[in-house]
Amino acid sequence: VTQHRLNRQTLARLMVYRRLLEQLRASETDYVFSHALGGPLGVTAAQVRRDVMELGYLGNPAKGYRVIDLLDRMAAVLDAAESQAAVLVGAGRLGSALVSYFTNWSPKLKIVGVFDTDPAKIGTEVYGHACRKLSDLPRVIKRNKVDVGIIAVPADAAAVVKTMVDAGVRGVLNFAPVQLNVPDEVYVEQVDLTVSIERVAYMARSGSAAALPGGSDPGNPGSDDVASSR
Amino acid sequence: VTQHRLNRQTLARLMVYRRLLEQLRASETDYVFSHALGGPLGVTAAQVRRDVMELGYLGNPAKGYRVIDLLDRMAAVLDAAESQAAVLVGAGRLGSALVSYFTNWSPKLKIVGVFDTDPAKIGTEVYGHACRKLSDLPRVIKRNKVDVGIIAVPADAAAVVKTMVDAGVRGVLNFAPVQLNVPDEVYVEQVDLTVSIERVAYMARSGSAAALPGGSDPGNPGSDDVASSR
DNA sequence: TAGTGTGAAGCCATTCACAGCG
DNA sequence: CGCTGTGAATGGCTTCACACTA
Repeated sequence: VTQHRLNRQTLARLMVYRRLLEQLRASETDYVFSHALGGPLGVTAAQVRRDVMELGYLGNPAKGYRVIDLLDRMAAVLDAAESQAAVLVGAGRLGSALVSYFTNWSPKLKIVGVFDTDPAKIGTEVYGHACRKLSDLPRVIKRNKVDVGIIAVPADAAAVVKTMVDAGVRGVLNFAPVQLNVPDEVYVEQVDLTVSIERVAYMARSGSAAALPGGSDPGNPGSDDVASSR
Repeated sequence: VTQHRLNRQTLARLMVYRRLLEQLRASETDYVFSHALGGPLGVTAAQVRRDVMELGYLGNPAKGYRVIDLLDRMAAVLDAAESQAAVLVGAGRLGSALVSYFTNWSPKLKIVGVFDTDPAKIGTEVYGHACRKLSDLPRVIKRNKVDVGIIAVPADAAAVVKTMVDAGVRGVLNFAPVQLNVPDEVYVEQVDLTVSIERVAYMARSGSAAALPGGSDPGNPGSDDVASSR
């Protein structure tokens, strides 16, 4: 609806700001200055101002940003008008943990189906969701108008993404360490734990510096972050 | 040792190339061209050449890159001379899944300790590792010369990072959705599942484009990616 | 003739710096 | 006076382009 076309990293930072803003609201703080908002998150004040500007919200030079108004604006821009539905494929260790992690995480995103190919898992309960067989996937996606898919299967099974996309999924969170081949209009966010751990191991030897959320970069490369070391 | 000081995204891409190279080696392919290496991964040929150049490896205009030689060079630059040790704090659902994910993942990185504060968990087995109490953490880190720490606890418990760093950890993989405060020489790789899922949900509505691994950006913001949509 | 190696150009995200305002 | 809003400058990664080579 309100298509602001924010880029990956701005988006990630805004979400991080929001977490802090919610704490501020809970502690009844009315206003924040850009440096107070960015500092604890490892973001410069200039960056915060630029990001808020992208949001289309205006602060007050004397008082800073009004917490509740900024939160409202973020909700309007970042959140879906109605709740979105998601499906998760792969009820292994990681998949199950993700189901429990995302279930009830936010009322804005609901997992409506958990799938696996393993006959031993089908029919069992995974943190409140019945594990179903893969052949039900297209039907569940269409019936619930699912537009988010989570892939938590081994690399050699990541081809399920095609089934998802054909059935209508527009965004995929992929934990399988492979490049997914999807049409340009489908967004893929890769979370590659293999790369992450190897990178930490490498950096623990060589250098310093830090990073934040897990995203990617311009156009397609990888992911991006939000804050720094400090 | 061989400090090439590669940046986050180059590093991520190299690791992704390596996976493909290993498949090529398995299928007894001797040489690859830059476009054949990058194409399936959503990376341009120019980018591949640039990255390989950073590695200090030279290809052959007629045949491309020799698979085994490039893999050797990568091992020399990316891998630790000896195996590195890691500890994981937080034996909840996500933490346990990570233990099983990383155990035996690579001989180059071994989890030598799993910790939690929950008395009910202490003493139990977590995929082959005994869960210990937090007070043992410094001793285990020092004794095993651990330099990688994995944090899989709720945000309000992420302060354990200080204990890790004080005991000698130089790199941290943080799954807690908060900014860690660490000295500049300690590297933090943030994997923020909250941001990732929210970003997918947002993009599933708005745009397209894709991303790869999960890292951060220049200096400190967040994370970066490796490949694109396609 | 096709592919590598690489200086130079291009592109963006971040940072600077300063006008404007309360 | 300090902070916001923002055009302009910076800086770094990516892409272009082309000399070079087999």
